[in-house]
Amino acid sequence: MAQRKAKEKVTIIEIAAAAGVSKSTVSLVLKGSDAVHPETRDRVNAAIRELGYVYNRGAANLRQARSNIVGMIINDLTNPFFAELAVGIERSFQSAGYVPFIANTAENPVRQAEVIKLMREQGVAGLIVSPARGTPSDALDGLQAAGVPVVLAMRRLPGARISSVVPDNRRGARLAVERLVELGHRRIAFLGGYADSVVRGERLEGFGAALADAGLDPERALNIATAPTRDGGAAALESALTHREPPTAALCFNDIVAFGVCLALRRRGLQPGPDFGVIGFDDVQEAVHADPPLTTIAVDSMGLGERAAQMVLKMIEAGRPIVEEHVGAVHLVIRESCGGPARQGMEKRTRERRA
Amino acid sequence: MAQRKAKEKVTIIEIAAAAGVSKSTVSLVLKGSDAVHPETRDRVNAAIRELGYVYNRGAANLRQARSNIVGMIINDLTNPFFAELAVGIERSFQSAGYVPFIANTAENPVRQAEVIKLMREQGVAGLIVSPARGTPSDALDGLQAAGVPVVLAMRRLPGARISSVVPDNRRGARLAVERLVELGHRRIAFLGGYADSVVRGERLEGFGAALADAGLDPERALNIATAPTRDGGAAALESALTHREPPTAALCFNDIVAFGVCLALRRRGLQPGPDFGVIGFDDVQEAVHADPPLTTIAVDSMGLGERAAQMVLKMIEAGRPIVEEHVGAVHLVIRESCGGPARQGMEKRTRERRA
DNA sequence: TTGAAAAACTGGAACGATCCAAATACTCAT
DNA sequence: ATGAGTATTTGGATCGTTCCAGTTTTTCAA
Repeated sequence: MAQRKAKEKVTIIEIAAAAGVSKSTVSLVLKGSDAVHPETRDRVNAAIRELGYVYNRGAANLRQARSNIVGMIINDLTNPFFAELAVGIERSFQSAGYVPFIANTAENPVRQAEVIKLMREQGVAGLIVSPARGTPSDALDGLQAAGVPVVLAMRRLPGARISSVVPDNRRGARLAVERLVELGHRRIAFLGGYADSVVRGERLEGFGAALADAGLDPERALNIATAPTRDGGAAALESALTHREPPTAALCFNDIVAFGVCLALRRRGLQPGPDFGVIGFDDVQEAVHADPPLTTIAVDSMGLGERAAQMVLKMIEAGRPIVEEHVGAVHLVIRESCGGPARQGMEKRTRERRA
Repeated sequence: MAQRKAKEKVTIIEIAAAAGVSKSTVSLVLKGSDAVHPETRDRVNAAIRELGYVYNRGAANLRQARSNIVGMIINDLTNPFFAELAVGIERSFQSAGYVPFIANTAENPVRQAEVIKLMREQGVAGLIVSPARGTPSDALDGLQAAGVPVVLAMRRLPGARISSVVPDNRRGARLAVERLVELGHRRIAFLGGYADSVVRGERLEGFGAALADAGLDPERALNIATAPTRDGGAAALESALTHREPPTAALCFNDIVAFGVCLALRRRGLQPGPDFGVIGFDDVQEAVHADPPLTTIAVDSMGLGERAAQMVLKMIEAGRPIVEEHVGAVHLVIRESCGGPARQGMEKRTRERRA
């Protein structure tokens, strides 16, 4: 392996010289054309190995308009829920021969704008965005107008005509409420999450509709917005219990909030489940290991990620924007945090990955 | 905003024409040179905005040997511990004007090799790798030889002459053992983690040394390797307790294993802390919210990430490889899982992010 | 053997920026 | 007004690949 120590890069011209062919032939070999004689191909490949040649994708992209890199912009990689989304996306792109690059915005729209600009400058063939909170609805118009396929994942952007892949938030909330009602709860609260969040809006809608269908008055149901954190959850519960007609159960904005609610309950000597029904949303990995294991709405973030990638791929293939909305199925995973017997069969769905 | 609907891209030549200057001048403006007259600059910028010009970094990189993209290759983004590392790295690079791209290998060395190749083809200016389990020690030699700055994060590669940023695994294990001994434990086990893992080897070394210093025989201490998962932890504990001289406390390979150990303890009616001392390693976000809150060794993964980025930056700047090893400080965070009073002051260090 | 078709190869001209040396336009003291 | 000195601007050449329109070589039926 005659590796050069220095940094002067080897180009196809040198490969061509070494193999005694023209650079055009080397190029042909590189892209696996069958118009080149097998023997020549071998000779070229040998030279490539010999000289430690590294393909320069930048130069290639310059000539051919298309590129094989796609971007994914994630609002919070630190949150396992979104990390899973990213992994699902990555997997699909990879098997399609694209190189996915991930960037994190940390929920910062300014940072997000920078990252989008950067991705464009790199010439991405497509982009999946899980938008940061507070993203203006025209944040992606430039891309869209330039013909770059974009799809939103997890969070819709109200007012933007962009494809999206999101879980069925309304139906999820409905499933949760139905379960709670089935268990005999009449005073059900909706706890946690920022009031201006689109996702929260959707979940709240399903919540209200289900309540109404059960003959309960959505207007009278407690609805407390807080930060979507454990602390926020705990605060929401405290606040809920001081109400004149305190709830006996709650649908939480997400699992993290639900953990906070459980924590606060236990601090008051109440047992989540028997004493107060708690249902989360998302089914993060932690949910199954929590104490008590959390009953929640599973959304299959990895599957949604794969779906989003497929949509981008389709648009790249078609060469034109396609606006469509995919709403991912959700289902109720019954564990122990909302009382009632844990249904046996369902528990199969729990996951322990991280091998 | 006269945005074009079509995809024909605008180049500096067209900007030049629109602004009535040469392409060279546009280039100067683009890179913020002060050799151009302010008035001209404004005219050019106006044209740029007008025509919706997008800088083509690929073309630029072709001409100027250097690129502003750096790569980070992470073994498991789904694991919050590594996700934090990634975020720390990203932050440092960003503020230095580099564009960090993240790729996930899912602990798969084959996938890792592909990703490395891809990154090279993109012409990364530097690379941070948190290697997948089973990475051959020569996996990065090609890069290194080509003069691309590389630093390893979190996991060393035995036998490779590459800079690395890792936590002080030995000292962490020692701190844990010392605490356990201080609490009166004499039979202490080391539980979980794959036997062939480098990290485990280091932690085990510290464990053994501390034991010896305390006058205990490391040879007699139970050392059980399992998968670094909750299930693995639970299995390790079960196995440990069936031993003829069962331990009264354990240092776990990492927090996840520790969670499994706690789970198994409770299943047997034992209380982690009073009945059996459990110490974890890493201090993942979950640790503080676990039941009971986990005593563990904090490693500051985000800080290590920042440090790794700085090292790469330094090498880029210097234009030559620098091999150095940074061992990050660790400290013991005392909570409730190993008995004894929770020291008050320490608890300050707990974190709740995810705003 | 010959010539037409097929197979294998090749030499520029792009692609969109940067860099450099040199040209041109100003300024201002004389 | 003049020339030196400074401030701006500019036209190729260039980076490493792909594409195109051939050219050369091979194959093989007549």
